[in-house]
Amino acid sequence: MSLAVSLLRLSTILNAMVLNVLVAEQPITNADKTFVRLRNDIVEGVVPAGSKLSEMELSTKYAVSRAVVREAINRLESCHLVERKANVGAKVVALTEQGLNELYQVRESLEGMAARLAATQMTDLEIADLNDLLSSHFQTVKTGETYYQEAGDVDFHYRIILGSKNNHLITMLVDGIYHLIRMYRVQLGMAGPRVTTAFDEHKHIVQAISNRDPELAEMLMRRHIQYTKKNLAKKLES
Amino acid sequence: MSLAVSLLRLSTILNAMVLNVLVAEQPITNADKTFVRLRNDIVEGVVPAGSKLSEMELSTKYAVSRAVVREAINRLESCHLVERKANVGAKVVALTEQGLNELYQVRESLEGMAARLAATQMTDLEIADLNDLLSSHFQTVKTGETYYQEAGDVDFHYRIILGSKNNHLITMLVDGIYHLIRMYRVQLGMAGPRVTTAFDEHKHIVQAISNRDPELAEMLMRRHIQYTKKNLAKKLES
DNA sequence: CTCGTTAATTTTGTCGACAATAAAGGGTGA
DNA sequence: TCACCCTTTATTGTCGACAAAATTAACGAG
Repeated sequence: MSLAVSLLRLSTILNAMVLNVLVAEQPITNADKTFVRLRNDIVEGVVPAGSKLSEMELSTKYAVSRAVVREAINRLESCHLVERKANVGAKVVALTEQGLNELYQVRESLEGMAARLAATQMTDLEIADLNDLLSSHFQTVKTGETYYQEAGDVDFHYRIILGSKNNHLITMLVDGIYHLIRMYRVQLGMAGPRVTTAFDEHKHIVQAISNRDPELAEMLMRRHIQYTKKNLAKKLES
Repeated sequence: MSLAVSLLRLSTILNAMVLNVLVAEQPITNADKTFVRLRNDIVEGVVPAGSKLSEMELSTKYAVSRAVVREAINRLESCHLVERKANVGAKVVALTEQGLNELYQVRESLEGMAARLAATQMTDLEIADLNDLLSSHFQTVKTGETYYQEAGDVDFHYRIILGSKNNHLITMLVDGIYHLIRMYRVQLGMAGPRVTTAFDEHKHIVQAISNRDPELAEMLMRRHIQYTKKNLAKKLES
């Protein structure tokens, strides 16, 4: 038991380290902080979808100059979280059915590729660690704590994306579209019966990766994402 | 004959319009112009791969303020053409074998998807126009003018990408990685025997799209890109 | 002569002010 | 009342100057 616990702790620590290496290179500027804060506010819906972003307003709100707000907004545009028009301003993207469809078409393709690559590129150690993460999720699901499932799911997908070892792919997904995916999930209210079935899907994906079976891993990941999308599409209708 | 010529002209005009709609929404700021100029200089190798970008230097060179240069550099970072480190500066990316592999893995997946979607989403008119473009390329190839082949190839791929009708996909490819692809092509010196075989591959892809055969279109596009990559990889070794 | 430390210089990050553009409001004529 | 034009207002684009950080150079100790 103590071994299992220590493994889980190690897993958590490693995960935090991996995220830090990706997200936070040593020097953090004000623009970085503003970017992250504003991004969170948008994903969480504190700044409503479709609303206009006033540079002056934000600069007073976050107590920084307009220049850093502008840089933050520019980066948000790269994430597809806001849309800018010259001499007009920036608006938070709207959550539409078409947008969801297009986003998930791309996500399915990219994460399918990530799973395929991960099946050949991940080290045995990383795969073992992924199994540990799955076990820790099983504990959580069993005890009925669905609250952290969303974060856990993000963690799971992160591992596989990083496991692809393709820096372009990693950047596109992590810096590119993942926050938009989270935005749909958070604002459409993810919870409910899918968490347990999703766990089974995760398990099968990990098995395919453990067996070094790229084609199966890709197919299972694509289906997993298709299911997720259908689930989201339902919520978007209402 | 006059009909064929007029069709070709129409094709060229339409193509220019499509590009303008994508690239240039009416108001163009100085930041836009600087971004485009600097991007071209990087792609063409005027600013060498791997070199450092000095904000002050560029601001004097392009006769704009540092703020404008900074915005341009930020956008170039989104295109994966430069890499920035806080408090240090921006460097033009280096052209490496690993980078080429990773880039083309992503490109194969995304453009494969584009071809698949285009087979179902393009209108009959757009497909007819694509065939016209192919004919015009045939004329060019037959007369031995390989100079414009690179631009023609870019045109061809653009059409299919736009034909996917998936805005996320379009943005990722056109604004995202396509200039980096061009950078590899230009700086490794694309020309030579592959232009004619590439033409045949283009022809087969268009046939698959005309037959509304998504799976075949994707497979042919993926292979076409694989061939291109092998060709580039050879040049990179020398 | 080499290494480590400190001072000088260069470069990036941040700020507030001004200019240019677009949106909002008021007025006139039909 | 509606449409159009002009004026006013607010917002974004651009600039130069200052602050902070990193790089380079100078210096001295071993």
